[in-house]
Amino acid sequence: MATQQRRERERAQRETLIVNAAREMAEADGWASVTVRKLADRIEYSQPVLYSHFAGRGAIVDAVALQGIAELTEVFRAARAGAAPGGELAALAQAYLDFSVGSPAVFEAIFTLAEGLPFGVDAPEVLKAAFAELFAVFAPLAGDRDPEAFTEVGWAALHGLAALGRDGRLRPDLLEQRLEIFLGLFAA
Amino acid sequence: MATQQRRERERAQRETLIVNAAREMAEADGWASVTVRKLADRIEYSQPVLYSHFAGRGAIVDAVALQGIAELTEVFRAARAGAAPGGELAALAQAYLDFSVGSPAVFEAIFTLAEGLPFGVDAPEVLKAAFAELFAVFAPLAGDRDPEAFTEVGWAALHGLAALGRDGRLRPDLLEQRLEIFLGLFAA
DNA sequence: CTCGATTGTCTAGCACTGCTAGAATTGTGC
DNA sequence: GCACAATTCTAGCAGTGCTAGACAATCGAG
Repeated sequence: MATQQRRERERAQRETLIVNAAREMAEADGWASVTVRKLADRIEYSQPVLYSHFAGRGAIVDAVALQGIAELTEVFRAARAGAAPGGELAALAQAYLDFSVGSPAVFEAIFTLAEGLPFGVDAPEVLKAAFAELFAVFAPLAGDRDPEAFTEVGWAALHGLAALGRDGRLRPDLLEQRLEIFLGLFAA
Repeated sequence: MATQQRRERERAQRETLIVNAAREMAEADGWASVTVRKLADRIEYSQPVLYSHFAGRGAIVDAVALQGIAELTEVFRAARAGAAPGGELAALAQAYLDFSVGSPAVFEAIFTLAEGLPFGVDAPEVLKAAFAELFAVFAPLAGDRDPEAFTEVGWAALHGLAALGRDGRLRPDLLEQRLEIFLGLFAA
């Protein structure tokens, strides 16, 4: 009876243990070094245990991505809350770029590794929440343009700056000027 | 004497054969299915031959990326050349997006797989040429902003639209509105 | 034309990967 | 205490990137 509940609780606990371990390993040595064997060693269980929680390695990456999206949403919320009136976009942009360099492995999991995450109509709630945060910042600046499409363009620009900047494809010394130009384009 | 030259010619020929095969396989079934064994089978040589041309699998991906960048540059040039006065940016944007959906594997090789390509001061010539094409379109629109930084922001926005759109993270039905907004932001 | 030497290529294998069937162990309810 | 059920582990498969050493083909010298 009650043992059943304890079991499920322990299972859930172990699941987050796996996700956290995967994340830490990826952040430390890159996703390529996150192998099922090392992960199993790290949590001190054998490999099949991992497969009783996740369909495969990819599903673990997806779980890290999902957790990362939730975290990103919170980061957005905090940035928006802590910004001076009119400074929301700047705060959001800074938060996005900070996240991309502060947690590169999670960023990679979300935007280039995750494959099993549904993104269309039936996207997970946490994903819609993240977009809602972006929308809250961009929509007021849309003017007579479609607020949703405007948000997507803003997101794309921000994401491009983060993604290209992250792997050294943009001149580091122009970072501030890029940000200024970005703000000028979208906040005007 | 002359045989030496013939040898080198044949070697170069075989090298492009490898790169083309890798590209075709990636475009057909994704990069994950491009294994050294299958690649060797395809070109009808044994695996070690591949390693006499490239340092490893990653170097082959890089070669495809480099070839793709050269191609992308040509696409940019053609778009700019064929555009009506004032329509250069729209043509460039369309070309970029078309390339990302028309050759997704090459796009992936360039922007998420390539690891050995130097990007900073000593970037390969073909890479600088690609950026020069972008610069030629964006710089005239920079106004009093730094043309280089402005180009980078424009590129980032374009790249974000392509990258996020490519894996279904943007609403397909808003594609045209996004493009219009993008053009309005940068061409104004 | 013949014969070593050099160059090129291949066979076979290593260490590793994700993943899984079946044995062994643990804990549960009677 | 015991049969049963759930859980975990051992051992192994097929496939990966990569490489040492055997083999074959080509070349230059006599």
